[in-house]
This record gives sequence, C-alpha cells and structure tokens, in this order.
Amino acid sequence: MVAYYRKKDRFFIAVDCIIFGFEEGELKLLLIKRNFDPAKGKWSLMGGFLSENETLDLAAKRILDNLTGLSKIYMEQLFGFSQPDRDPGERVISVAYYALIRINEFDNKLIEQHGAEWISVKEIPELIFDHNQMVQNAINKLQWNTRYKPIGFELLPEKFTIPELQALYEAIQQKSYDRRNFSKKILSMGFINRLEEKQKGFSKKGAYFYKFDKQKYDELSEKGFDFKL
Amino acid sequence: MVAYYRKKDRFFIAVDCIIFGFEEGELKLLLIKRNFDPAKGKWSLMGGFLSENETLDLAAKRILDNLTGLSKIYMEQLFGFSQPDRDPGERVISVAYYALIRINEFDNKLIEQHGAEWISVKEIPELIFDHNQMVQNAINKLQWNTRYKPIGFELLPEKFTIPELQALYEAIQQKSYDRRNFSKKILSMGFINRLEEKQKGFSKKGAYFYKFDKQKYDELSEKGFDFKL
DNA sequence: CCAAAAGTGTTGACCGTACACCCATGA
DNA sequence: TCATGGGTGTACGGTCAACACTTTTGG
Repeated sequence: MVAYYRKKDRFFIAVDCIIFGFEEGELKLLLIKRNFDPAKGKWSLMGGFLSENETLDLAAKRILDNLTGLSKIYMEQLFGFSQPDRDPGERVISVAYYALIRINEFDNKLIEQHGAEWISVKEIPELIFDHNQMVQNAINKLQWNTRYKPIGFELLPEKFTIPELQALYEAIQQKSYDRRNFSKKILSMGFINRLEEKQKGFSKKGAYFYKFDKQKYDELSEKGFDFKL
Repeated sequence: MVAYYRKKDRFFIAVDCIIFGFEEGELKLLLIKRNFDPAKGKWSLMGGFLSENETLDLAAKRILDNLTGLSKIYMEQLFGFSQPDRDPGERVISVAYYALIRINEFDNKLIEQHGAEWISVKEIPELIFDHNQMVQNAINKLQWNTRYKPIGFELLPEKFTIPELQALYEAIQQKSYDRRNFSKKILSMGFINRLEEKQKGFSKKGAYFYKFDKQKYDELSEKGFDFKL
C-alpha cells in the first residue's frame, strides 16, 4: 500500500494565526516583531509548523496557547495559502486560522516575550510573506461571519453593554449604526439577557450590562440570523 | 536560513474535489469507483497529490481537467482536513475543493476511463476516508454561496429558462419556492437577460430563455445580494 | 377545447430606516 | 442646572409571502 505514496512530494505545513481583539473601540490584531530568522525584525503573524500526529486545529490551538496562555479560544480555519514562493526560505504551505480573543483576559508577559503587540486594523504595517493577504482575508471573513453568527461576543468580556456591542460591530463592519435601531434589532433577537447591574464611570447615566445567552441562541439559530442593518 | 526548517516534519498534501453537476432536476456529484489501491473498489471523491511548484488551486484544476477534460471550471477551496488517521495508508493532509460543472459540456469518455459516475446528492454512498464529511461540508457551502453569490449559474447551460433555474435552486436548497415569487425576485435583481428564443418541447407554452449577464452582476454585486426566499 | 405549464398582478404583514423625546447623573 | 450618554417609541417605505387570473399550445 505504501508504494502508492512513494513518489509523491512532501511539504512543510505552517499554521498562521490572525488574532483579533477589541480594545478602546478599536478592532486590533496581535502581531509579532520577529526576533528570529527568517525575516528577523519584521512584522508578521504568529505562526508555527504542523507536527506529526497533530491536526491543523490543534496546531493552531498550540500556537495560540504559546502566545497568549489561553486555551479556550474561538478559532476557525480560514484558508490554505500555497504560492510556491510565498516563503522565500523553503516551500511551505500555510493554513491560516483566525481567532477571537478577549484582550484583557490573558497573559501580557507571554506576549511581551514574543515581541507581540496589539495593532489597530486601521494601521496594519507591512507584514512578511503573504501575511497581509491573510489578514485581509480574515477581516472579510470576520465581517461576513458577524453578520450571520453571533461570534462577535467572543471579543467582549462576559458582561458588556449595548453601546459597547455596537462599537464592536461598528469597528468590525467599518460603518456606523443608528443607536436606537441597533439596540432594537439586537434585543429583538432575544439571545442577550439584561443584568441588574449597570456600568459605572463611563457615562453619567450608566448602561445596563448584558450577557450573551448561548442556550437561547442555540434554540433559535436553526432558522438563521441576519444582522443586516 | 534553511536551518530553521530542518527539524520540522513534512507531509503529503492531497487535493480532493467535490464536483457538482445538475441534470434532470437533480443536484449530482461526480464520484469514482476506485480502480486502484488503496481502497480499490470503493467509492471516493476524485483526488490527487500536490506537486512541487504547484499551487493548491492548480492541483485542483489539474485533477478536474484529468477527469472531465474541462479547464474553465468554477472552483473554490473548501477546507483543509488533517485528522492524523484520516488516510489509513499514510499521513496525508487533504485540502478539499468544490467545483461546479455543466454536465453536458464535457467528455464522457474520460469519465468512464476513471470509473466515474454522476450520483444524486440524495443517494450518496459510503465513501472512503473522510470524504462523506467533505461532501457534507461542500453541500453546506454551496447552499450558503448560492444565497449570496450567483454561482448557481455555473451549473446551467448558457441559455436557461426561469423554471430550470428555479429547479436548480430548489435542488440545492432542498426546499421549494413559489413560482411567481421566485421569478419576480430573480428578475428584479436584473442580471439575467431575456432572449427572443423560447424553449420548445418541454411545455406546451414554452418558456423564454435567459442568459446570465456577468457584467450587470459585477456592477451590482458590491452592495451585496441576498436570495432569501 | 381542455389540460399543463408559463407569464403577470395584488395584497397584507413584517422589517429596515429615519427620526424625536425622555431619563439619569456627574460635574 | 446642564451637558452627555442611555433607554424607548412612532411612522414611512420597501421587501417577502401568500394567493388568482390570464396566456399559450400540444394533444
């Protein structure tokens, strides 16, 4: 049986992670300034190589865990990039993943060790290889997905206010919504629950905190979801 | 520089193609009965291995061309499958592609040579490895895509009638639409043009032929497209 | 002349959109 | 007390969904 495979080529397989976070009203990416070759000193995505006995998903999880110390992260396979010259060092096929992170929940020391920084999607520098293309691809997918799945919540703390949620959606979709319509729409969907507690400090009146209700969402999610607004 | 890669593992990379066609009101898949090992005699998707100096897209094109003799095919990368034991013979990472074909436009001899057959998506047999999962994945993506992009037209001949188009959409989405609303909706989008010619033979009255107008579509496509009906 | 398939029109319900008013509170 | 941000309500227009009538023509 093995004979069948003998004359085929083998390849390095990399996994590169586009890591999104949300902070101060800005959608941000976690990028690293490489302190290793190749392309030392340049900006890039966090990545690594697939190992034997590891799925792509696990490789992505491992890479994310290394960098952030977080293990329960929303993560999705994006696309396989395969231009023969995409990595000038060697032929490497890269599978991009994108991940959504709650910025404040994790270990800043690890990030510093890796020379990583949160950078606004509005100010993305030139990245190595085809990483800029990967990022653009990820942003498109994120925009698309937030319209049809409630994954946006993965970027917010457990308790959030409606104005915060709106700011997140505006940062992702890069457009602004009417405050009243946004609130009406999101509430009518019925899968966020208002808490007693109000947010203090930011505004005078204070906004109610809400929690995402995954169970209610799952009940409703079969008929689909369109956040066109 | 090469030192960096030295201790990493290398992998076989396969490309498997989920090939859709539309015939006699049925959405069909092109499957092959393997006349080679491993898994000789079982049903599977058409696939092949990635070679040096070849992108994944090109590998998929090559495989499709081998099987169908067609080179201009709508094709899209689907997903990378990487379970370590997915192929019992060797560790193989597979990137699935799905393709849309006009069934009557191509070479039946090639298909027979490969032991391939068109099989309705309603009667998909057990396939090798994780190919059933790939197929399900492709069907989901096809359903999703036909709702937001006019790719359905890739499955019809150049000239088609509205009832044919409706039958296609019903086969893909696995539900039925109201004839009048379907026609109204599709016409209101404005990217199909009616021809003078009418279809003869099938119905007494005869239905007008239409052509897909890619240019008009491109003009409109920026604001998005939702075929929820 | 009738049956079968195709073309076109009408209506009510719902949803997206635009817009206005009131409330709570820290400064 | 007033400026700022937050919560809620209304009214219009367009689109989806349900439904009926007319047209064409092969048998």
